[in-house]
Amino acid sequence: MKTVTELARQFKVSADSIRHYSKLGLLKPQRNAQNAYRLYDGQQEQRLRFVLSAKKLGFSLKDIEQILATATTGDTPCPLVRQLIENRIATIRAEMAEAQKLMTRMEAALASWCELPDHIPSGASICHLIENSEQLSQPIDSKSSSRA
Amino acid sequence: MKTVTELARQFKVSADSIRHYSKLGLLKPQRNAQNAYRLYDGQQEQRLRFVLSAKKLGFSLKDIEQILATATTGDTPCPLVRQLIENRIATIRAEMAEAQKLMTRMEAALASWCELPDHIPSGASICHLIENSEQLSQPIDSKSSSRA
DNA sequence: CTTGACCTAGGTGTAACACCTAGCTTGTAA
DNA sequence: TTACAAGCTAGGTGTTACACCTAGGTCAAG
Repeated sequence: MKTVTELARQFKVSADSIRHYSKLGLLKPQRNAQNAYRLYDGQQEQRLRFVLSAKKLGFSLKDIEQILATATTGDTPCPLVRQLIENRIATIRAEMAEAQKLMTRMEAALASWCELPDHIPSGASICHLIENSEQLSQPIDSKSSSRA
Repeated sequence: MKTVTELARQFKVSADSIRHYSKLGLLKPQRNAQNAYRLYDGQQEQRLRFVLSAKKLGFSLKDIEQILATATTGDTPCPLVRQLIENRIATIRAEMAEAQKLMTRMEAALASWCELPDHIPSGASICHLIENSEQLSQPIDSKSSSRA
């Protein structure tokens, strides 16, 4: 029966993460009756191992919660897992494409800026570097953001 | 002098975004003395144009705030802008590399799962698909997350 | 008996909004 | 005139996965 910090060290994650997972119900530690410390047995250790593997595969904690819930029903979570990961793959693919376009815009802007002088902001312009960046990619498409 | 919704329509963003930028101080609308409605003049329109261009280049609202602050000092924001975008480029590059590795893991997992049968969870296993995924990439590296 | 390392619950902050509440205002059509 | 839609306000909540902090209790070692 390990305490929070022991488990955290073993799996190289923060103690806060362990507590966080426990709060979300991904882990269900027993409690020391004397001092209310969380105590994790072998089964909980296995659950944590599972949670971390799943995270590494790109599942969100909410996904993992679902998978765990299905598994404790006794049903096989495998179809759900396949479905979830296909969705994640699609999402990430789209995000990466967006990020790629963003990178292109950023690099084009930076490259074009090498040649340009700095300006003091005028009433008409705040930063001409940024303001003139629109013209780098002709079609002004509405949607485009990104950022972790 | 345009109201929130008018400006929002013109720039194809949500009215909430306009209010959000205004709350953060990126826009400084005047107020209708009668009803306290926010009112945006041509200069504010230009500021919004600037904000959206900068966002499109990958700047965060905090970055933009800095740039705007520098510009109103009268100093040229250009060096700051170059610096910020170089940082962003480095960050995004790293994030994309991470995302790429994640994709690889996900696709390897999904591919290997095509051949595997579903299992009912046992005491020893929650979802063998996920639990066995560790072996797909031999070196178990600690850090790796992602997600928008 | 005092450190220092650990534990608890609960609150805040992060990014950039979206959405909702509750209530007031404005313009227009009936 | 009035009713209704569309707009406005401030302020609160929810999103993700924690990190960090507060204030205080616990425990083993010296």
